[in-house]
Amino acid sequence: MADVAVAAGVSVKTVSNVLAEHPGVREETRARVLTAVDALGYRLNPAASRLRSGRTGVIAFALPHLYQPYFGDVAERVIAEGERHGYTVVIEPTDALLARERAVLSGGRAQQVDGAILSPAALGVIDLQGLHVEGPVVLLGARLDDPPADQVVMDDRGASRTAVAHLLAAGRTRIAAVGTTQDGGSADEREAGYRDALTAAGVPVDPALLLDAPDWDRRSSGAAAAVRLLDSGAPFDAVFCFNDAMAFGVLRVLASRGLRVPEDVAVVGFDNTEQSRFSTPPLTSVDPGQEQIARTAVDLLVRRIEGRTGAPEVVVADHHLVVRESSGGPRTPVV
Amino acid sequence: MADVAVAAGVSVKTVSNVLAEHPGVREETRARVLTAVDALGYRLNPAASRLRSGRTGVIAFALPHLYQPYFGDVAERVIAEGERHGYTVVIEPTDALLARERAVLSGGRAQQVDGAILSPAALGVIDLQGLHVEGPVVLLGARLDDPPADQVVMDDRGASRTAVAHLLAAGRTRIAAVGTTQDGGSADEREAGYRDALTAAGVPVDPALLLDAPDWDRRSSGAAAAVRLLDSGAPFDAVFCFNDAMAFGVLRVLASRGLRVPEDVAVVGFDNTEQSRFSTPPLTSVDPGQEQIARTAVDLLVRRIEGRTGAPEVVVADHHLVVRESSGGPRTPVV
DNA sequence: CCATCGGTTGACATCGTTGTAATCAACGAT
DNA sequence: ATCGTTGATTACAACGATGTCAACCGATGG
Repeated sequence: MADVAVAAGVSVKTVSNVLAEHPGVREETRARVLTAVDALGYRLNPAASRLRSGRTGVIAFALPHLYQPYFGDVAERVIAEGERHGYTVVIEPTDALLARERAVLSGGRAQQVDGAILSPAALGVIDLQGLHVEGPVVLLGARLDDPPADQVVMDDRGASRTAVAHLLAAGRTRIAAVGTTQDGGSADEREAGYRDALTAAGVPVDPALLLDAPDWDRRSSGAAAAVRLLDSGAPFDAVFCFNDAMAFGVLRVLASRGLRVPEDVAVVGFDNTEQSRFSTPPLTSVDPGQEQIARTAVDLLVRRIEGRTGAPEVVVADHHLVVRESSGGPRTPVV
Repeated sequence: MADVAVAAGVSVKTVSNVLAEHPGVREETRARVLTAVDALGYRLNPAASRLRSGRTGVIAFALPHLYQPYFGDVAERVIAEGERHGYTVVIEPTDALLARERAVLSGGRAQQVDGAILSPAALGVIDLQGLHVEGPVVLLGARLDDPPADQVVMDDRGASRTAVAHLLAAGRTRIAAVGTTQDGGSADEREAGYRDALTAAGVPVDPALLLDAPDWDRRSSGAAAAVRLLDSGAPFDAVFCFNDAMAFGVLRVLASRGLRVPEDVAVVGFDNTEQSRFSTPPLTSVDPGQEQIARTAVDLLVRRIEGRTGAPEVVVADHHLVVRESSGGPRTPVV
């Protein structure tokens, strides 16, 4: 930096001011400095900046697993969004372990990062409610009554309602729900949305059509649920799955039992992962607005890091239903 | 650190030596220092370490896209492996853009990272051959004759041979290959392995069964290839796809045309991604040894960073075939 | 013509750690 | 008793940037 300063005929501090985009540098001086920077091919040493300023320029994104396409997708968007704001994103797979998720909230990475985005898996709604959070944090996922930090949430209930209403509108009345769990969070909300839609249409809720699946990550959960449903003998003409992974498991079992989708059974998923476009048949799915979630989460976090104070903000992401063949959508061309 | 030094009755340098695990500290002194560290809850300031030592403790892993399950999987393993070695891993999605891949090799992140692992997508074999590489780098992917850096490669040809031999052993003789491209790399190698196996079995290679697909990332590539194959009228009883994504596209088209898998057509993929276990039917696939690739790549890189010199090392990962229902493997229980 | 003021620029100290080289104690050999 | 060695510890400076605050500039107003 000293070399640049000499080349530009100014002090190092002025060079620093130009590079940090501090106000109060005359346009002509700024230009002179930038020319010198270019000429010398000079680049800021981030380690020194960090030491002196105390800012790391790094944010952590903690998520259960990177190999799940939903999270891979969100992670990629978060990385891009972080870069736009001048931050490096470090992905931290928690493996859905309680201790790792706790570590994120209690500032385990203290001097390593300026803030963190957490997509909790092990930590339930009850754990999070009113928990103490260290440093700037944004939570993704289910809505909390008394959020300990900024949040970006999906409208689980509304989205679920939309999905089920779509099936009802298509004339289905025996609609199974796959993935119920009493988690006080997304599962409950999605179930509530399911009930809302049925009730609004005057269709009774049949407990035989509510299929538990505590582990949403595995297609086999969906497959197992479908097997239970078929074996129970309860008639059904549609299945609403609380995520795509389980929906793929359901599709597979239906196919193996010789049931046609959507003729015999309509299927709807939740997440609109990239694969849903390419399953057999293509899966109708709720798009929970991942792009918006990533963008908003980074935005909230960066603003918090850069000094925003006050009560936690909660942003509800927009959702919409993507109708494909599995629920009677148009046959999409194969290619 | 000064506080710790006082508490332990030593100099700051000794504290530093203990924490850096430098040799030449008496056991008793070391214990005293560690006790003081614990008591004060002291943690090294990484920014200062970096500034002084010039090491960032960060490695970059550049890959085309994180939302592709194959890469998500590898990335997760690389992150874990990096942590084991005391390094933070930063994922850098290149979006398969030439410029970004070049930037990795030319040390664009110079002061930001100690080294990088690159999984090239845009850079072809010809580009990489003998290219100048800045700083410690490990390349993943296709084997190069004159590698500019350490490499971890798959045995594309051998793995491909194994897959096709498996189909031949199952009595299939009209085996289509999906994904051929003249890329001078993986595609060519896999095609060569396909030819090897056929030739060894005395089965002629029919050009009508070689299906081009330049873009491996999209299932639609596989779907399009399947459509061309079916429309060509050429008889076939098996399809070997050069990756899983294309295999899923093929499965979908076969299903939509009423062909049964594996009864009418056996299908084999390549990558053994998590989804292959759950497709309809479950997909036989070549496992290219992702775990080993991640482990070896980090290992090579870390050793290079920590001073190893000499000619580039090349490690060939082990592969094995995972036989599932799509090629006549046992019907796996659905759950 | 001089004091003052807002806007720019600069000198200096400092962030927390580690590399270098010097110091020191202990010990066996001369 | 002295000296060279070895091993452990320490004093000191330096890594490269930025925050603080003082110095400076030209222009304005009295």
